[in-house]
Amino acid sequence: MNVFAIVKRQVDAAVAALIAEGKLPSGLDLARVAAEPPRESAHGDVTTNAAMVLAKPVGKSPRDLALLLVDKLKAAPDVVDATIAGPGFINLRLTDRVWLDVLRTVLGTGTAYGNATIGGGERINVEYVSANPTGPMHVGHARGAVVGDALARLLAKAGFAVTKEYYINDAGGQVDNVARALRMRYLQAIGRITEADVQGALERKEIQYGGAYLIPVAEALAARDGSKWAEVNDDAVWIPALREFIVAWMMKLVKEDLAALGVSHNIFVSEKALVDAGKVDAALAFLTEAGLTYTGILEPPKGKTPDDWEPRPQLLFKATQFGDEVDRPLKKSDGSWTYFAGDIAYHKDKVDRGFTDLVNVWGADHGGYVKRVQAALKALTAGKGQLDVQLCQMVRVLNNGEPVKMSKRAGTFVTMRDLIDEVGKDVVRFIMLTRKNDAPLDFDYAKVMEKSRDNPVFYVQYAHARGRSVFRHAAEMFPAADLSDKGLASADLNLLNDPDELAVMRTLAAWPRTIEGAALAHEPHRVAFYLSDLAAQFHGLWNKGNDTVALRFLQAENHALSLARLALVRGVGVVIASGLAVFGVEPVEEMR
RNA sequence: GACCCCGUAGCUCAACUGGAUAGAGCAUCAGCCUUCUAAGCUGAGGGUUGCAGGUUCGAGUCCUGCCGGGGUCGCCA
Repeated sequence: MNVFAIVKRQVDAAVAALIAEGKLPSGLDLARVAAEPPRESAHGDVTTNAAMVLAKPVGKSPRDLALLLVDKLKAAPDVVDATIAGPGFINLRLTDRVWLDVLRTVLGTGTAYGNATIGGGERINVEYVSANPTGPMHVGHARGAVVGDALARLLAKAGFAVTKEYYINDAGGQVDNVARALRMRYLQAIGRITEADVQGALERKEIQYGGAYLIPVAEALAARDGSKWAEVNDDAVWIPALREFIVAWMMKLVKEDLAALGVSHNIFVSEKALVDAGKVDAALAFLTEAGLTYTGILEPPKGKTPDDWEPRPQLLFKATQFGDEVDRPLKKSDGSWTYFAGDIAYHKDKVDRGFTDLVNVWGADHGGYVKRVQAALKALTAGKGQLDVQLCQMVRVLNNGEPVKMSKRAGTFVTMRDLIDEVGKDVVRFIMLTRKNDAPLDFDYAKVMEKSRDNPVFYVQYAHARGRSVFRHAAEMFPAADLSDKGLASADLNLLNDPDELAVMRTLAAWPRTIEGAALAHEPHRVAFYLSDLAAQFHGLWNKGNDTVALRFLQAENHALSLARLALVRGVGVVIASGLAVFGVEPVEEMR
């Protein structure tokens, strides 16, 4: 039940009736007609822009058209009043019964309340994390993981058939580099070289990865294979072997870290598997057949020519035909594929698996890469495929305002594990969703654990816990009462006539459209703001009870009123739980 | 030099994809309070939405140009 969707249909019906009466021309486009909560609650319960949007196509002034519509809308079910305001808004007031019905619906549907059908069961692919298997995941990955996972849950709640996907970059030069670094640590593990040798190699940039996290990997390799790799000097032999070892190890760690964060993917796609299966060649052949590749020489970037720049002919993709700035290279000068070539094959693979609606969650440092992948997808799907890229900005980790730079484990950056160990997965998840992903985020260990109004995790969880507390008291006060959702739904809700109580129900009524809006915009953070609003309203009711005994939820001498208010308390709890479920956060029963 | 993101109250951020008088919290100021779970409550002040144009019934939101901050820029992924 979505009150605003129902009103929208009533508005559409009013327009249709006027058309049938010959007062309006037929064939009007109602797509831009909206039924929304007004910004000011004093303006009514629902507002529609119909008169303003349709004024021009029907050739009437907004006010004249509004007069016609108001006439019809006043007769619509549950409409108490319809008035014209401002430049042509039509404000509707609905009967209280509508809001009581909303509450009954919440109690009847539980946390499934808010589930929407706008997705229509359409398949959508959300790819996120996709961290290189070269080291432990850091805070940036944590943000991407949480944003992607919450977005996937949000889309599922909105009725999409979601596939959560992770792309393993296990084929490029970086995994070879980490294999080289592993060999150094391995030689150290079997006593051939010292720590100083490893550090020296790092300083001379002979290896790029040297973190202590490689030591246990090297020891495990030594335990399995003894000293055999010390004797093998043919790169073509030992690199693939060590690479395979480190990738398997790191992916195991990645999956463990993600599990600790409550994140799980449906499918992991290996870049190397795509390469080995010939899919890069096939994808590029596809583009070449379509006449979209050529060999050419790129201009150096203006204003910043690399020192070692020299013009070279390269195989290029005609990205400019699809909105990119320049054509993009597919082959390196040594003849091997670029990362982009592999990514084209990967996105073609997604398309071949039946996806046309794609979302990728990336770090903001990949922003310059968005257009070319979108261009490639258009080329691969004749324009049918849609790729939305959500870029996550930096996370600054702080403790009481002081930057936290060093990880306990990795030494150079704060790892995902550090975060989880410090504050717990639910706090990490919630806080990561309190900003839109393209805005930088401060993550302050002290602040996110603070028990205060300022801390949205605490504030929302506390509202839920307070609600549960009321129920524990209620069970003692009314031992014989049926406090189940079903029992509460049959309480006499007409007793809920306090304006603040009705205001809470209006907020509950806005939950389904919050889900729809957030899902369509791919913006899970909106749920966090909704939950904070709902929690604030609930705490407001609570505080009024502190001041005025008659406004407390539980009235020992008034069974019926207590049950009605318990229904409302429960309704708030259900919607908070429904929202936290989108975030993958557990609602708490009590706070101690 | 080019491209992408950001710029809203002293601070941290909203604003439901173009709607009405731009909203919260913190901080400040003025009162109140000791609890159905304590981690408080009520009210007040605070704005040329970086600047300048444009589009239209209507712009924080869309377009153009500046200013400021961040990111990226063939053979990394």
